[in-house]
Amino acid sequence: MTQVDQTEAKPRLGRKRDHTRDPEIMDAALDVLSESGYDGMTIDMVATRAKAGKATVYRRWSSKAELVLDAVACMKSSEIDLDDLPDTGTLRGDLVAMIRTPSIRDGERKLKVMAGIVSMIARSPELAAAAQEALVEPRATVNRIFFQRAIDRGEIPADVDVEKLCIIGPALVAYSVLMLGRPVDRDFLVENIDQVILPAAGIRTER
Amino acid sequence: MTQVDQTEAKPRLGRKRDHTRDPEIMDAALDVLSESGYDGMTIDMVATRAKAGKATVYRRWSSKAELVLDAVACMKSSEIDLDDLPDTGTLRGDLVAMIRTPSIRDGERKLKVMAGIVSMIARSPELAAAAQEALVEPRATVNRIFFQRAIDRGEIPADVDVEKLCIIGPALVAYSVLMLGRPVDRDFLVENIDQVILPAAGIRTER
DNA sequence: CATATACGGAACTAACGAGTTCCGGATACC
DNA sequence: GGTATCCGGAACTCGTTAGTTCCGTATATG
Repeated sequence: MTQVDQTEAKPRLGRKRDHTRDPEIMDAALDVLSESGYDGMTIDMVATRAKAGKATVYRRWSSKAELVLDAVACMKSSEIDLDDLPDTGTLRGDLVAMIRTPSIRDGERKLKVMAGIVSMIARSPELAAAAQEALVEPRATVNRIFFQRAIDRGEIPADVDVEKLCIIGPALVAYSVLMLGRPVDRDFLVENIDQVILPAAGIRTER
Repeated sequence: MTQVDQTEAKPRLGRKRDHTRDPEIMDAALDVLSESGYDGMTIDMVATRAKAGKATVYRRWSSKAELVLDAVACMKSSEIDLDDLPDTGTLRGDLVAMIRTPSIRDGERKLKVMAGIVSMIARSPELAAAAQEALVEPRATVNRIFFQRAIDRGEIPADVDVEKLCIIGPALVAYSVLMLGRPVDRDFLVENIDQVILPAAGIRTER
């Protein structure tokens, strides 16, 4: 037996019966995906990182593509609890508060995952849909709520193009990180709000 | 030791073309790259599309990575002729005119090439630099000129963040195409100018 | 025409990764 | 304790692709 001595290596966590390794494997897949991209990712990497065997992965997913699809789709699960949303009374306050809420902006890995699959998106409608729903839509949803509130309280004109406003923030962030390779810090995000988003929403900012 | 030019006539070609296939091969590489992404692209695809042999490709570039690097860098060559730049007298006029200038906005393939190499950018600083210079900088350069003109003629405040303004347009386009999978038409670009860029530049647009 | 050179294309090697199979051992449940 | 499962991991098959080598040919030059 080339294995570790089993009488001593036993205190390992109690093995669970069903297919409970799924979350760890998907999480490992997302890690590898964000670091190496879709094509650079191998099932061996994923299995190793999840301290699992390649066979275990294939017992659950029939192919690499399905694993990735499933893993991406599961990123959505970090749902937004509507009660967690800040409500500061002003649009700027809400937007600024949002960038301090980690559960909402946990974007670092999401962005890298996105980068790892962009080239696939044009070729796989299924993956595109999953990415759309898991990575793009949540951000837009939160923004939509803020802008609708601002409209309701008369803070911004009712005829603004909300969909476009929702896109500005994510677009600037994605472009900076993925295309320009610049890190995104809080100052950058606040600048985006004050210099771009609010003016586009019709709010004049003092300069 | 180091070769200085000796008989210039001797090392001359034996066939009609010395290495004149280079442009076709690089162009084919960009086509394949934009269609299949970096990992999906094979040297055989490139050679076939360029009606060349794989050996011909490797006679000129020592690896796939170098070919891609070179091809991306050469996209810059579609230089902007400063005399071609519209000068309409207003910032909006200039920006709108630009989206009608194909030589400047020939962005379709560039964007797809970008999509094909994003996942590599984080791992290859050289490729990142080449992409930056060939795909990102030209757009920003043109924008910078327009904004500087607008500042000079007092159309917009002198203390606007020009760098940020330059980024808005490309960011919105890239995000729409790559992340949302939406086609970009002229209306979308004009909307971006009127609803986002000009307000951010401090120009109040009638709504 | 003779020669040198670059080309297209095909055949080849070597490496790598997806997906499969098998087995010893650990676990839960009775 | 006995047993039916599930897991980790190693060893395997098989297709694909980067990169190489070789050869027949086209062409410019003299």
